Amino acid sequence: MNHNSDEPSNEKRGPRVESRDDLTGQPPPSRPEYTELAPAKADASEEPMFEVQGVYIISVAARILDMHPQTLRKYERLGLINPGRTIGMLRLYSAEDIKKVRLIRYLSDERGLNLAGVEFALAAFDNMSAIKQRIDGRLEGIPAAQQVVQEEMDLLFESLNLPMDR
Amino acid sequence: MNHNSDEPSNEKRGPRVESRDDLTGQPPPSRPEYTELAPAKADASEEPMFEVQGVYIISVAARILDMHPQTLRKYERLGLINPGRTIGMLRLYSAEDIKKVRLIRYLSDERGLNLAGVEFALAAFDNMSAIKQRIDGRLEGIPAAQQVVQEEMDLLFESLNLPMDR
DNA sequence: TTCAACTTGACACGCTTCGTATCAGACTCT
DNA sequence: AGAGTCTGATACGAAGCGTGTCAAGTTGAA
Repeated sequence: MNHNSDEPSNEKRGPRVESRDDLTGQPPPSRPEYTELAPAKADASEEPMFEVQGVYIISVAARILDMHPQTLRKYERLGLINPGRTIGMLRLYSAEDIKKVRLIRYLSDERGLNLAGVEFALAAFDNMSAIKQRIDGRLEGIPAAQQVVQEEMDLLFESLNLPMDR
Repeated sequence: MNHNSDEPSNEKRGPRVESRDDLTGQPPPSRPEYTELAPAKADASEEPMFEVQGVYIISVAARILDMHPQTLRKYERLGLINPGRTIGMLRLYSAEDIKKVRLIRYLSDERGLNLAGVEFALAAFDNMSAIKQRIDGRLEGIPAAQQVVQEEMDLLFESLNLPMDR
């Protein structure tokens, strides 16, 4: 009694594909860039242009994270994550995506934030990172000042108590 | 049928008292410093040492904010606000406290954060303010760098989209 | 070409959180 | 004297969250 099983059941090495990490925040509607299936097992007739780390379809990602696939879909619908897609629109989770989901889960489970709070926290974190970069760039000729900002911004990140490892 | 009315019912100018704004984050347990009652209506026999802006007891603060007194008590119990006290332990809400509650309400009602998220956001905001000050201090002799940091940090605050007016 | 696994969209369930409300018993302060 | 506040407890409806399920269609490895 579960003919369309969402549940992960058998191992399946995810097809490696698609660049990711543009962070333009555009919504789901179709972003096919480049796709190729048949990953590590095949006779590797052509080398990938870029080293592609792990990329997983949703069932594998869910099992790696020990989370329900529907939860991952909900996170994406809310704009919290933005996994890549095959040309056929299958979700592809990179190592970066996996890390981000773990951060979301930490904020939610350990810190008790709801998803609106997670959204706020992620945005704040991204903005802090961006501003830090901008300042560093504008302070190009003043290494002493760069040093100060570097140190203090690191302090700021630490003050958030986020697990950046994982 | 409401003999211990929490509900605000009659006007009462709050007694002016107590410094506030230490921000040491110490929990409620007794912090009696100086108290004096009978505020504006009396014949003002002695001048206050410092100009004291509005300070309100909980029923008045609740009416100003159009919120339930129990909600304000809950915010305090969770460490979100830290109103002053009379020697008799009555809560005293300063204009700063009122503003902070309005910020909490905005994050909660408009942005949808739960109180754990509000706590995170307030802490992040405070840390950002503190770091900004620290950087400015350490960049004392380099006004050009101070300028850059000032601008970029302001950008960072703006990116949070918090209503700093009110 | 087969068929398990995926897609979107919808609905519902227990559980938890939040704001509010109420009660009791003690204390504060006009 | 007495209205108002204090702490602490309990309870309620509404909403959010993770999960689960269904339907109908699509994808992609073998």
